[in-house]
Amino acid sequence: MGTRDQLVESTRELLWERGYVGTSPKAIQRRAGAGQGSMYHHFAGKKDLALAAVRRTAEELLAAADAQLRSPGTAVERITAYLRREREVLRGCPIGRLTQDPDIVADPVLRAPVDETFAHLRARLAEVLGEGRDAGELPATLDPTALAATIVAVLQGGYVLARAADSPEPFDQAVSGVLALLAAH
Amino acid sequence: MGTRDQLVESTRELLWERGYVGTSPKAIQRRAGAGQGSMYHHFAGKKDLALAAVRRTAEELLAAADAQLRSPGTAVERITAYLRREREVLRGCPIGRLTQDPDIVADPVLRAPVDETFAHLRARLAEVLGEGRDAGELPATLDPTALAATIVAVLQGGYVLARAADSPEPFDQAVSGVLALLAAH
DNA sequence: GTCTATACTGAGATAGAC
DNA sequence: GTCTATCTCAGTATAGAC
Repeated sequence: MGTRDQLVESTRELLWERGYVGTSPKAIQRRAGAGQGSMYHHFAGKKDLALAAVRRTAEELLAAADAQLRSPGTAVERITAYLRREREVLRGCPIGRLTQDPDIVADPVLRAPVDETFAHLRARLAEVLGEGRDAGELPATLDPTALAATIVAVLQGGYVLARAADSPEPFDQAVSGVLALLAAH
Repeated sequence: MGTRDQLVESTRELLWERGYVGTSPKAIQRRAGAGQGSMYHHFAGKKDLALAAVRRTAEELLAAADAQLRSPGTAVERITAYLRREREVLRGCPIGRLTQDPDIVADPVLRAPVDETFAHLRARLAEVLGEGRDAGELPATLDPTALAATIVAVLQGGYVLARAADSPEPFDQAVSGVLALLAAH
């Protein structure tokens, strides 16, 4: 892995752990084992580096979600698998956490990959829910778009509750709660 | 309002807007119209001031939620009113956003009020759900604890989605989705 | 490509005068 | 109680040597 990639990887980690405001160029360099000159040679500055890092993280997250939601099974099975998959709950969501970063949200360029990630995720979930409804597995009155937003929100809010409690428990409860409602249709 | 209160109010605003890491003593002083000496006279430092601010915000949030959830009406009515009440969605939750602050989560003293707020909120919601279940309004199989976590998560996650999209729409959809599931019991 | 030097501002706090 | 001075270190970047 080249120095450039080391810088991007270190930035990804730090953005996840400390957010944009809490991440300094110096800290990135330290973690990447690169010097000032090296960083400013490869990137225009902190923002430029963050953009590369966020894009990469967003890509990975979507690829994983897509694979999971497209695996075989009924709609409810696929959604259950997605919600219940192994997660490092206490670390939170590397993309969702960026929405609390004023400098990210205020900048259209930095916010764009975050926005697209959730838009894509909701669309994919709505697709699955629509399939379930059309197959008669879910009630015909169900609104796939709204419910897709609910499901993503349960995940994102679950992370918030888990971090507040310093325990994965409320995350698991939130997921159980929505799945119970879904199963009872 | 004394200088001390001005400092706490300014800190509350800044914590909401920029988080703990993104809020500096100097910025607080500027906003409060107070000098260095004044701030360090009333508070031991940034952390001490933040603690006072977070406690105050937590108190207010809980008082408002309690009042709403204890107002007259069926369980579903009260929960609907709570979820649908007027919110400044794009500003996010002043308590929930703190869970993304590494320095808050890492410090037991600073995290405590955040933890307690959500614990209290979930307990209150579970109470309401339990009443609805006992009254036959909601199915007997319903798990109040899990569903309470789900509802709080939908709110917190709704804020995340709204800020990502720079629009309240996904928040409203997430709320609609969970209410639809609840109404269909 | 990477290093060192330099610059300037702000973070966070202490000290002592008023 | 509040003000100003001062301190040390970090944030963010540019310049130019190697």
